[in-house]
Amino acid sequence: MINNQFKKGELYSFITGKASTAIARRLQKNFKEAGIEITIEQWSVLYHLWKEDGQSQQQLCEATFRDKPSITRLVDNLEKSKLVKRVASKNDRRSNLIFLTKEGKNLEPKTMEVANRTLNEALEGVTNGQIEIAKEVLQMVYDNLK
Amino acid sequence: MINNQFKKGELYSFITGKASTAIARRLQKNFKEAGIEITIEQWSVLYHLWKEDGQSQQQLCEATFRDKPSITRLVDNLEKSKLVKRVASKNDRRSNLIFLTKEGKNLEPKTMEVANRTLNEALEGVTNGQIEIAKEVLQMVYDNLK
DNA sequence: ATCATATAGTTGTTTATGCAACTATACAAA
DNA sequence: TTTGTATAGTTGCATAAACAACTATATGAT
Repeated sequence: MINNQFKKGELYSFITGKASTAIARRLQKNFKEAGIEITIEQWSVLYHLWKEDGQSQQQLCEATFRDKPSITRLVDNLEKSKLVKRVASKNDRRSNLIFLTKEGKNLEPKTMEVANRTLNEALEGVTNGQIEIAKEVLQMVYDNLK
Repeated sequence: MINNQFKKGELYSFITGKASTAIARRLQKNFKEAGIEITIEQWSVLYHLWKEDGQSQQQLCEATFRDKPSITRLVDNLEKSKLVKRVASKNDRRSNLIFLTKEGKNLEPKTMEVANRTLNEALEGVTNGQIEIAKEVLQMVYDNLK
């Protein structure tokens, strides 16, 4: 049992994820400055499609840790922006497969460069050892709760 | 300069804050199960008012790391729920001071108990040493970007 | 083959965020 | 006093999340 290790204020900060909010805002700002016209949430979908194109919405739910309505609407907006398109699956007619358009594919290198750069800004002055432990803790939290 | 310490997938997870999303969802679920009818975002405002009542909206912006429109609307909703009330400042007529109602004050013990319990669920199996380092890293990220 | 159940995705509603534009008040310099 | 500027807060708009209710298709048991 863990007790009282969080002083007031620290509990708040840990629960509300001020650090990840700060990263998201900076990433959005850096996208904008680089002329990349997507939201962070849309980026999170594209990120997984760049790794593997043609995933179903359900797969994208699991990959991005979002629910089905969220993915429906993110895909709606990505389709409006002509970055992806829905293709009905031939094996399972309930299922949509999401494919990147040419434009969606073209976005990858610039966007990933900005994401990597943003993370470097975020982690300025943090040692590799500290980062490893932070990653472990965040993974354990995620596994405890997901 | 920090390079390549994030393998694919880990970068995504770090940037998108899956751990803090998981904490927020669990906290919301625990509030609901305890019959506490507020959102996490409303909790984040109440949390700071419990520490110091009668703060201005501007102070709440800084405390909660939210912008002014967000606080305007969170206070709107907290007022609708009769948990706080706006009082025009006598010193500065531009400024609203936000005070807890009796009902808002009554909510504190139960709500903080749930928040602490949720954090314990999240950190099950994580050592105090790991937690200290994770807190340091998150604080450094926040300071680098805020 | 039929029926119950599970799975994939959509839609509606409420709450919240981010950004820009706006009003009102305060304050400081001329 | 007037004028310019900064600060506190609000409003409008687009995007997104959480939850419940819904449709359509698939699958497994009988």
